[in-house]
Amino acid sequence: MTKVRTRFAPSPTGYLHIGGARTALFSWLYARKMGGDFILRIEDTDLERSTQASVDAILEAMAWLDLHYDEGPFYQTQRFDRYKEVVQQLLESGHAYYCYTSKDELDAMREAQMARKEKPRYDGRWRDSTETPPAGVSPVIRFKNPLEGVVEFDDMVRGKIAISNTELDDLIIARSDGIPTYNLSVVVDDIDMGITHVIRGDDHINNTPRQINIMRALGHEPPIFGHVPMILGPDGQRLSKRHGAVNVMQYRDEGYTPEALLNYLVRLGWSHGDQEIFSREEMIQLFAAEDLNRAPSAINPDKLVWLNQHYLKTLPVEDIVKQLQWQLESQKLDISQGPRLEHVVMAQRERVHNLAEMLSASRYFYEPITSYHPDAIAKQFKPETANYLQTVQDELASIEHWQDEPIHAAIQTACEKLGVKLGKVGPALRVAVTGNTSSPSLEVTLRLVGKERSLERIANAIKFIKNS
RNA sequence: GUCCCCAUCAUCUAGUGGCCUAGGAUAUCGCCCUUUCACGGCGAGUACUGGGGUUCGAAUCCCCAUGGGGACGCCA
Repeated sequence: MTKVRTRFAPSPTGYLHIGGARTALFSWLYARKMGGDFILRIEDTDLERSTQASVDAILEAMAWLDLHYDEGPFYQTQRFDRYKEVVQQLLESGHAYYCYTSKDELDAMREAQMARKEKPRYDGRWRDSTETPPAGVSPVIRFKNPLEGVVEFDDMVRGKIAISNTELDDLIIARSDGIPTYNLSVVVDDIDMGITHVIRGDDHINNTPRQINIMRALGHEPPIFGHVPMILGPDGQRLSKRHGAVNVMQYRDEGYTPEALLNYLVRLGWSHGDQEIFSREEMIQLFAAEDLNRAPSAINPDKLVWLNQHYLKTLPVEDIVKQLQWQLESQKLDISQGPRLEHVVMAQRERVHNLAEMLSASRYFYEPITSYHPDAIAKQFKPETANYLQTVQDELASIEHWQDEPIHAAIQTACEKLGVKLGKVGPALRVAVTGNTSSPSLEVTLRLVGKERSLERIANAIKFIKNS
């Protein structure tokens, strides 16, 4: 049995979007599962729209998701000689021909066909023409598609698909400037790179019979195709910028872990019974093309958030600390004057939705409090609060080992001395130390803020209350 | 318009002719836990697009309709 070889072949005309990432993931999973190779190929034959910035963005996203490729990235722009050679071969074998039809003529042709309610397509006027070519026109080269018969293929996810050759026209395989087009370069590359399984978006279904015809004209049998449905926006419409994050890297910026995004993506169009949580290893182990769905699926941001929380709660603390580095720089938070990040992660991992929030909700561990939350002042800072805080401060001040237990005990003792419930003192203490109404449990919060700073902040709060 | 593909809760999905008075997850709503915010636990509501067949029996098979998506480029 030949080794499985899959490929992901994005065109660098923009960042890697969420749909592309999922296609890449499925392709990668299949190769891993089958012990095969995964190849990255950059389809940059559109010189007008391809940019180096897009190539970099795609590579960065692949790296962030850690979808490792065994070969590549290959660039089609570096293989022009090879494509030209194949086009020449097709010309010589009578499978291709020069076409001198201008763009204006083509437009007119399409319009007329649409008016007649026909499927717009090239009419093959130069296919067998013996006419003298018009002077000064640089021709394109078209593939001589079979006139009759049916192209059949057995799709990995959809089963048998058959398209009649009469539906297909003679597509352009080389532009008038000699640069090959997508359908040609894909075929040549898939042959040369020994691709056995092409997993791609179902927007390519219509291209498949054309590519199969070209392959056969070249004397090769086509690979196995698997067309996965597209991803829709939350409203069921085609995914676009107005649907929020479509750029994979934006998810990193917003504080999602790659583990969560991958887990979310793998469950979009694929399932393994009722299982929701998949580690990378499990995905590889359990992935099967039969379990791929045929229907398009709408993206559901809430579920991604849930998964992200799950990974925040369960990933090793060191991993989260590592991922926090990017946020640290982005949020310009200096952590040199505060608790170790590990401790903050442990304190916050169960109460935030993402990495960005984990840091933004932790600033008071590192930075002075500049103001109290307005609602908090109204609700928690009453005249008698000053007295409560004073008692708490006295108890806290006498603590020798600034740890959870003693801190907790000190707060309890203060309450007893005051003869009030913790509910009277706790919230105010929290506001005093964090400036906010929510934080980890009091003892953890105070521990992380530190003894000296805690006492100082309580003193400031007492002053604030007395002056207001 | 023509061709191709698709169709189970709001969303992601399980389901491959009887186990389905349709299961799980997210979200929502209750209740419990609780010093805040969360976590967690328990529970509730919500779906087989419609119509014809096939069959003793259809969410599951076939046909039609409807709806959605895609393709129809000297883009990929």
